[in-house]
Amino acid sequence: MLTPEIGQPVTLRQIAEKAGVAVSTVSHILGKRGKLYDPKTRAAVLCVAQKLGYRKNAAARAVATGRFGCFSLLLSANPGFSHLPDPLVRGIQDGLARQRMYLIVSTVADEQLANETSMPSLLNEVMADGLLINYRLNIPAGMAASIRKHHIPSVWINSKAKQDCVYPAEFEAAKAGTEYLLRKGHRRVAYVDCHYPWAARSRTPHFSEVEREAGYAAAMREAGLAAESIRPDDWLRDQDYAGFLERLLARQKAPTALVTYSDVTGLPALYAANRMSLRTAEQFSVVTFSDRPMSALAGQMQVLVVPNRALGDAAVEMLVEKVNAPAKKAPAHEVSFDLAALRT
Amino acid sequence: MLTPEIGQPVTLRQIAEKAGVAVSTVSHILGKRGKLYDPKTRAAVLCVAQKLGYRKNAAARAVATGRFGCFSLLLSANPGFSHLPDPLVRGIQDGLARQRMYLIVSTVADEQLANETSMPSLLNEVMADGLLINYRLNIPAGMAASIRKHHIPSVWINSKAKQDCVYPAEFEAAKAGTEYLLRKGHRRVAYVDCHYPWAARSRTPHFSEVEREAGYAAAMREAGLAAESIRPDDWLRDQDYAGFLERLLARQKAPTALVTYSDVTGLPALYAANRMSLRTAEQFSVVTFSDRPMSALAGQMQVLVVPNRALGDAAVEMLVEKVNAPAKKAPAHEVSFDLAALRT
DNA sequence: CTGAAAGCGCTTACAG
DNA sequence: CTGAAAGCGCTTACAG
Repeated sequence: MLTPEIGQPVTLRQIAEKAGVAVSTVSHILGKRGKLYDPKTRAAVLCVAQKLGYRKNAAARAVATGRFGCFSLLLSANPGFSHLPDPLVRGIQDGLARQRMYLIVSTVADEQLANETSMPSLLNEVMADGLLINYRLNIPAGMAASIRKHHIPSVWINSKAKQDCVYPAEFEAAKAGTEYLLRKGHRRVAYVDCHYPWAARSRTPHFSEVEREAGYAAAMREAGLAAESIRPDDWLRDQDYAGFLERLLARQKAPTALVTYSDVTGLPALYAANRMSLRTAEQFSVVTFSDRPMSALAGQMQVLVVPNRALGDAAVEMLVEKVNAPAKKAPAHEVSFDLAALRT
Repeated sequence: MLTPEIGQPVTLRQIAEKAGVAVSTVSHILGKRGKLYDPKTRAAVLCVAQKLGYRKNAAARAVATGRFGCFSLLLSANPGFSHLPDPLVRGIQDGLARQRMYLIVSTVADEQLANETSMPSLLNEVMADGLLINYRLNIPAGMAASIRKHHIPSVWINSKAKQDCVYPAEFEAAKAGTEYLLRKGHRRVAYVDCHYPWAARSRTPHFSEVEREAGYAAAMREAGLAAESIRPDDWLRDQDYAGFLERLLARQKAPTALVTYSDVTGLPALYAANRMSLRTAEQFSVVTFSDRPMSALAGQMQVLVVPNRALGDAAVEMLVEKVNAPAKKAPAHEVSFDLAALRT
């Protein structure tokens, strides 16, 4: 008779022995074939399992079924290449919970991908049914190739392509944000990003950079106004953002409102304005993108909160489809921002 | 002869057949016993494995070895109960990478924990070698009991207890932050938290709330100054924070500097001050805790950045120890903030 | 209604 | 140096 060792997880076999039934019986009852059995047997088995504190071994199930019941989320080890906002994880969990699946989070050192021998374990091992890829920039070429080679079902988060990806409606949000400022009476509205200077424009920008700027420009054009994009000439240290923005607001015909790529520019802009005594929303307003709401500053700054939660949920949804029907490609899915706060 | 089916992962057996050796040989060579073999056999096997694009099945390994090579991170599904800052995940990955392990992230709906029948899969199933618990508040009683019952090796992140936990040196940081303000010449320094009003003081606060306030108070006491903690009387809507803080700064003998529990209070405080034309660091300064640096505002606001990355790394370190020696308890580990920016 | 048996893809003594 | 065999803890036809 097997007695459960302390600390050692209980197995089906131990339950079977204690309940005087076969392992397969226990498996059926603890699985989804419980109703085929005599209620008494069932109750007995359930009772023993409960008493012993049985927990199913997920790895053994995976080996037996060929399904891991799990997706993995791939990040760059370089935080500049992948953001992992809390709400994104929550959204992914939302989607996964519906499928009773779980999530592995994995970071990949970008050097690892250069030489194929030291691929990250995520791609070296099979441990998930599919891959959620959250790479903002510089997706290593070798990685994409490896994913294709292994036919790993994948969905790209925050990348824009024809298919197999999920991304926010950046253009739409930027346009709506700009229109909001115009509705409030602003005419000199500029687009600002302090993070990437003109000097960095040779690199391939993330699609959100392109679309936020384009959405702004489209709104300006439709209003018959001149669009102006502002960046520092060269890389700026963080602590110099505010000064740069003060100079911007002090110039002749300075903008009275800004659309900023992110709060990294938006917050110092608001700070600069207030220091310059531009204290009402008419004198100065900001619309900024951010991963988090900042309603405490809503008087002068409206935040376009990236819909990370919906993004994560949608990505899981898409990946589930792909795993179930590997053949067909999923068309790209655009997730809208919540623009309700702009309708005032 | 087994031919690899498209999309189906390659197995050891397929490699063995193709290379004309036994499965155990392949296993040895692809494992850590490669040097026992004839270099030729070895090369042949490696070559076939490479050509076929072999990836080891992590679940099968786990079943065979009894080790998952994996920790799981437990969050509350309620974002108010657990934060998941990006750097924390990175720190955990740092620690895990050294062990060549991976991470499962799991959220638990708090209702699930009420009735024990529907425990979260994380506790219902065995799928990791240990548990990193990242619960800020309201740790469900049933959960702790379940973890103890199953003898799951666990480390609590951001909880303060005698053992098995890792947390930031909140008191020390708050004290240093306050001393910084005093060194700058401020005398009327107050501690503010707009998030939890006096009306909410009946609940058990997180230890960071207690220690940040206490660290501030200790610095004031040592300087022979009166400490003052400020909260709204009742819950405040986000958009009312700035107004509340403006009233604070407009009063007689208003504080000239604030220590704030988080940037949720700190940012509107800075905003309020600037609107009131308190524009220099002498007129008004803030020291705030936050998950992220905001050096762009460093002129008037110093941020005490919670050392999440180090926290995650240390938690993994501790959990590894515990898994290797389940018997002995690990003494609590306090992680210091980086206070270099205050030494100016 | 129940259970014996084969199998999932690995690892690891052990024998040769 | 190599491999046959047993085993890890499950699931799932299949037979009774």
